[in-house]
Amino acid sequence: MQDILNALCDSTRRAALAILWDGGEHCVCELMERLDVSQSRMSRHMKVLREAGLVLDRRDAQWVRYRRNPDLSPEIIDVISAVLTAETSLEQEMA
Amino acid sequence: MQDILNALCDSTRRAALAILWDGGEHCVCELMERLDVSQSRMSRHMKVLREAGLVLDRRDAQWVRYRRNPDLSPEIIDVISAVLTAETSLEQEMA
DNA sequence: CGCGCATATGCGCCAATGCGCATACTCCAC
DNA sequence: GTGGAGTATGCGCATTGGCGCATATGCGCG
Repeated sequence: MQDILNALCDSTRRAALAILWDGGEHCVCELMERLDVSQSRMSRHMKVLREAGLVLDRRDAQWVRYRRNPDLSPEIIDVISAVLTAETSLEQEMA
Repeated sequence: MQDILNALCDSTRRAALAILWDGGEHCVCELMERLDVSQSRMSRHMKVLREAGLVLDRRDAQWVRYRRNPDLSPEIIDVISAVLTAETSLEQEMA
């Protein structure tokens, strides 16, 4: 629980999680480009998400493909979804 | 959003929030006793929750009564509730 | 006013975290 | 095996956050 909340405390990690949350696979190079983050930063952020158990990774040739962990408990899924939903809807209120 | 997640990152603050979440009023001295935290620590934790907008405080003679902020947006309420629910149910799985 | 209870805050210390930079590692193509 | 693309990690630095301790502030009472 603590690990999960720590993982959610960083906006870059939340943005990465939002991208992965649709269930697709995405490599580090794609995430670092879309989120405008340096390579080492992106790698470390993904490590935090991985060690929190939120995402899984898979070697595919040169790439490492990250994806949402499909085996999360419903309670955890609720937390992540609530956070991602809150962030997107509160952003739109600003606009 | 960032402030809210930071506030949720500490287990003492989550425990305090869980106590306040029923809607009742609780003074600092009660919280520090129930959570076994020093007075200065408790006061500072409550300040974080207050500045994140999650709780309100009210002077009542010598005491300061804290209570849940009733004007939170539904999205934020979802986040808090999901976190508190997840924490309690994952605790019970351990037992 | 002076005292005591409840709470807040300034300060210094230590641990944890984020960051950039350089480098190591892995895998594929040639 | 050499090279290059993609990814991970060691290191040093600056920032942040938690903590205890002491002290200040607010409040009611006598």
